[in-house]
Amino acid sequence: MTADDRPGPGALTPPRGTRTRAFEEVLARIEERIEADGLTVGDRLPGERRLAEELQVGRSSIREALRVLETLGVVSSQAGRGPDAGAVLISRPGSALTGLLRLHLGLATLSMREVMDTRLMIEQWSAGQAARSGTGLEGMARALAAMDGAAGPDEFVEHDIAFHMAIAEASGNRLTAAIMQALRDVLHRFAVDAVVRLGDTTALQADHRRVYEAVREGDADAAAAAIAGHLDRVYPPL
Amino acid sequence: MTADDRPGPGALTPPRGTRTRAFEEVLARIEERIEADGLTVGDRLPGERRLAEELQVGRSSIREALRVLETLGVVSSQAGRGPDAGAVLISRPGSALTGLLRLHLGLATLSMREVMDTRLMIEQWSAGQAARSGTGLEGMARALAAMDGAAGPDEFVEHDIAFHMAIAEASGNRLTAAIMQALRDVLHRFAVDAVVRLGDTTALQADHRRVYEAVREGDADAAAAAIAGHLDRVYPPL
DNA sequence: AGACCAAATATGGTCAGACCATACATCGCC
DNA sequence: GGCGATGTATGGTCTGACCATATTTGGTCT
Repeated sequence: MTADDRPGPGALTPPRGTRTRAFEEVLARIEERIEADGLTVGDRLPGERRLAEELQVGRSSIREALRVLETLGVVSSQAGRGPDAGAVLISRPGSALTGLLRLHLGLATLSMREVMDTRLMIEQWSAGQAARSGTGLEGMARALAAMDGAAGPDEFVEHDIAFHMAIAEASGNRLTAAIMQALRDVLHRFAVDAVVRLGDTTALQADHRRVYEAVREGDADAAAAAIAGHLDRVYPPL
Repeated sequence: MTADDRPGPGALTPPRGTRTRAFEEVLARIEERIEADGLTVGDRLPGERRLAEELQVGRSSIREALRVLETLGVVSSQAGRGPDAGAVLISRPGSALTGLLRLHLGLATLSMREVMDTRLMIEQWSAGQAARSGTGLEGMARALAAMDGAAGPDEFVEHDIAFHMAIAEASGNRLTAAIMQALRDVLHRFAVDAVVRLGDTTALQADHRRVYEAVREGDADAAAAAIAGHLDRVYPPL
């Protein structure tokens, strides 16, 4: 019993039973720094070599920590030199969520049904919020027009996403909007297939217009019902 | 801006500039392998040195990819030897979401209000699902009893979390349950402070029992209303 | 003076190799 | 057969080197 020199538990989210790794310590320190210095989107972190020296760890540990932050959509790294180079703080929670969903779907620890149900929940709620606040109508109308002029399924779906994202953003909640974006990203292929299968988009557009009108008239219940009907039409097997 | 929908190798975080880094290629290959071999939770990935040789990249690139997968809650690395060693596939989406929320709150790109509203949305929806299916009552009852016997605010909140998670899990949707868990993790300190501030937990327990009764009677609307009232009592400033 | 091109430089990206810490596997002694 | 010493495979970490890229700098030509 000579090896009793375990460093105490310090990290914010200590892994179960594992010793605190260097990159986790780095993560905690960077998080402290963000909090303490009040850093926000657009600010830069010191370079990797500089951080390694300051925190007394190898550069590889710094890089692993930055990779985590990049995965979580909080930093973006750019090589080169100048004001735009280095690790810049960003805010892109959506891409992180997209990866999360895709991987868990791949592992079969999440089903398409669950994804679709979540989408229905968020979209109904968002539409209700939009109906009450009366926001987002402009973006929805623009997307509606673009869908009318779409050349093919891919283009139609592109603007369809814009329509539904306009609803999500009209809720004024960046978290639900980010989750919605991830859900749509994951469902993208599904959406294209659905449009191709239906062949005709007039029914879809009628659904969209029903949603739009309900939001415009401030009728949250009607908006929720219209969305439920729409999703049921597009994804009947689920 | 959002039309950068280039599938490519299926990278998780699209590089801001151009080139795909080695670890992103590794990520894509591991993802392919999971899909192709039908790997699921519990299965192991090859060792880091082995993967490096197979994919013709340095070990550090392998490690960065594994760090990403670990961040997303799909692998867990363990040193040593034997069946439990190496990178094992897991499914822990909640912890990934917790980190995501905490960092974005730190960056002020997300507000407590948005977090609370999202929680209200999910919890109302989950309670509705639970009321319709009649599941989760046992876990809720157990948590209720435990809260009655709680010694202090910390212990009370611990079982309070169990109560609300029982609702979230009763929905049968692992995605909303995972999001709910992350939201609760982030709100933990808030919850303890609220209990301390209120001083008395009888009102909270009355709320909980109202929710429980509504779910037991299959009244989704009453359950949603009870939850709204409860959250409004606990977090009035939001 | 201005425009333009070449070298210097700072930054992330990558690799190879070495070493440590850990925990199971194996073998040999009792 | 039991049990401890040794072997070994695995992740964790550091160092140092080199590559790729983009800005900065400075010199040259017009």
